[in-house]
Amino acid sequence: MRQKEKITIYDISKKLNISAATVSRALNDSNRVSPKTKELVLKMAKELNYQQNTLALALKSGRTFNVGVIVPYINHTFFASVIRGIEEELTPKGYHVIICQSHEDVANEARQIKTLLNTHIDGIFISVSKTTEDLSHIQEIQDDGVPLIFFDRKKDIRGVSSVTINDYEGAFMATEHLIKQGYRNIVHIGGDSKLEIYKHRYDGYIAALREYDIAIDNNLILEVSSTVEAGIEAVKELLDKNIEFDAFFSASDYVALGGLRELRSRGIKIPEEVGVVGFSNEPFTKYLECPLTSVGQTPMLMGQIAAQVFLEQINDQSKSVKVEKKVVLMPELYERETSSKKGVTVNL
Amino acid sequence: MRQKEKITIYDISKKLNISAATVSRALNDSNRVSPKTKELVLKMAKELNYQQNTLALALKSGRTFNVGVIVPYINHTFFASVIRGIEEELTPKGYHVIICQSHEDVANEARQIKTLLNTHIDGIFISVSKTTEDLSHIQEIQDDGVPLIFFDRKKDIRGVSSVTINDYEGAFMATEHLIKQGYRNIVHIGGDSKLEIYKHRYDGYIAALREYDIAIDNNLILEVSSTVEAGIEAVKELLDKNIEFDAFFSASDYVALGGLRELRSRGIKIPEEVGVVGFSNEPFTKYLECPLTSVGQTPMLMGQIAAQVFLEQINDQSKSVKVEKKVVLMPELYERETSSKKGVTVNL
DNA sequence: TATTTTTGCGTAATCGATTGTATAAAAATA
DNA sequence: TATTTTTATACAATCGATTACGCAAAAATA
Repeated sequence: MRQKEKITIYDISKKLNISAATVSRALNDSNRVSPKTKELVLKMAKELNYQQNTLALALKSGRTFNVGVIVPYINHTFFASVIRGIEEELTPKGYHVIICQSHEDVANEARQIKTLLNTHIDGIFISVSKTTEDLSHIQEIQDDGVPLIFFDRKKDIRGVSSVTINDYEGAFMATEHLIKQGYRNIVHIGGDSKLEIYKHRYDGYIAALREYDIAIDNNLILEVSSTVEAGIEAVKELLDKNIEFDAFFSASDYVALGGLRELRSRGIKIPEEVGVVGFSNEPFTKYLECPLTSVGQTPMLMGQIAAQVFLEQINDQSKSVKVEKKVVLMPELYERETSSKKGVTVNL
Repeated sequence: MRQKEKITIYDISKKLNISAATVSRALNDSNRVSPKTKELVLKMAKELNYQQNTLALALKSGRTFNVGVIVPYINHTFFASVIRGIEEELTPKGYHVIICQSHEDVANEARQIKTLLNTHIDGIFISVSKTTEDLSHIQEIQDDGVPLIFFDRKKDIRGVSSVTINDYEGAFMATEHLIKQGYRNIVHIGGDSKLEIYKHRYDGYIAALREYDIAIDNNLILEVSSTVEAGIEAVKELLDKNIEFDAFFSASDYVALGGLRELRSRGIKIPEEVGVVGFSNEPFTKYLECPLTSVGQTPMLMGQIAAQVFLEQINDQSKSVKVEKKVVLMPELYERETSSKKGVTVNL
């Protein structure tokens, strides 16, 4: 029950003894209204504190100036930063960002999409959940003709744009860095290879080993979910099985954190005995007692570019041209203490 | 440009040769429609895959089934969890949650509120920013007659409900715990006392010292912003000024983390030489090499209760009864290693 | 001055769903 | 059978803004 009843264009039109159509035209700065009338309307609008009713506008125009962003978790700094990037780009253009979480569950993801479509958003940005295999809910976005943009975690769908980082290069850099530091038995703790990103990180790791003629040992390759607990378990398993290794490259900072914890609890020295590199450059990496080397993904930039691609798409859409844009960003390696073998100089 | 043009009640009415009004009534299960017609309509609606246009409904009814949540940062686990709590309670009732960030900036906060009100949400949940002193933007929510609920960080406004935790008790528990562990020169690193929560935490700290007859030393009381960097600076200052202390209770986990870092970099042993307790129980606290004792705030529960209060308010509103509900939750102390003075048994 | 063009504004339809009122048909009652 | 009541449905207004179309007055042109 709104108390201050809202002012409409009819209120303005009555006050000025003109039609609502003219008021609407005046407010939209149409050239079919005399400057004098325009001025009167604008003045009255200000006086009555007129606010355009976005619902009525949306109903008429079909545009809500709302966009939806779906991420697995909002409290992962990576995703939070991408969202910030999108916001920064879109807010000045009058858009509002509706943030949704899938909690890595495809059913949630589908539900969120349904609600978003039902709310008539103007576009959807999505980083798919790990459990997303069936794509019918994503197909629905397409069917509805709603602009869709993947970021970071994408699926290959014809005609859909995406902004990702070069995970292959990131992993290659990380692994190469460990090699150059003198580590040789390098473990890779990857994520669910059903997700492209983890597949690419795995590929980058393999490529780096090949490049430096290091044999690939399947005992050193693990696939776990991206949690601290999984990291603890993974390293526990390696140690319990007496598998020899002197470094690990994890596809997740959280897993790396778990791994570090387990190593430390067994008294294993980092980076002297085991070197560690993570992925994502979460803020906590630099605040650890022994700061974690990690691959950074420029998430803000990813968000900004995703937003730009969306805006282009909106325009092209009205021209009924279909563009599919695939932007791939370069990651950066942040070298910290977990990988700097002290006193060791390596020439390759 | 939606491709699959949307089915409306008019499409259904045409197909069945009945009026749109009847279709609407049938879909809303009105008893003014014969069971036979109802069945026909429902069948046809399913067949055509009819989806109610929420915009039209919202325009007519004035209800959007959207609520807004404004937090300083979405990537603080505390706020992310509150949001999750709100979602869990409201999603089953058909509501959609629009998440906004103020980034601790009152200007952003005001802008977000403006957009939310303009989007005709059904209610606003807010945890105010640190820089919020002037309340005119919040007053606007009131003026518009939109249900408003504060959580965690509230302002005292007549007629506005809130869900908070007992920060006083939390701080008291934390300080008492340090005292019982045998620490005596306990520093308090608080946050901006313009925010109630930090004021209350300060009060709790003072009360605990009084309770145990420990003199209050203003040199041991600092006020800083809630960042890791500020924590580093604060402890640096204490040490550089040669101020003697054997523990600190921080009103923020991030500040505590910074403090820990600085202590460690100077070779000061934790918890033997200095004990530390933080506030918020952020997940990283338990993954530190030396896990951080912290006060937990049951954020999920806070969100759920806030949502319940909102739902009650919606109902009461239609009965035009004004209720102001102030819910205060009890915090819990999570004792970890940064405060367990080993080998010391204290009897008080 | 007569005709054409331009300008400014009003009328009414539209977006999709809801709902008060009217009305015809069916059922119940006298 | 005549009258009243009930039931099922249609009509039309409404929410607030936009816009195609039309018309009159003013301006430009012949």
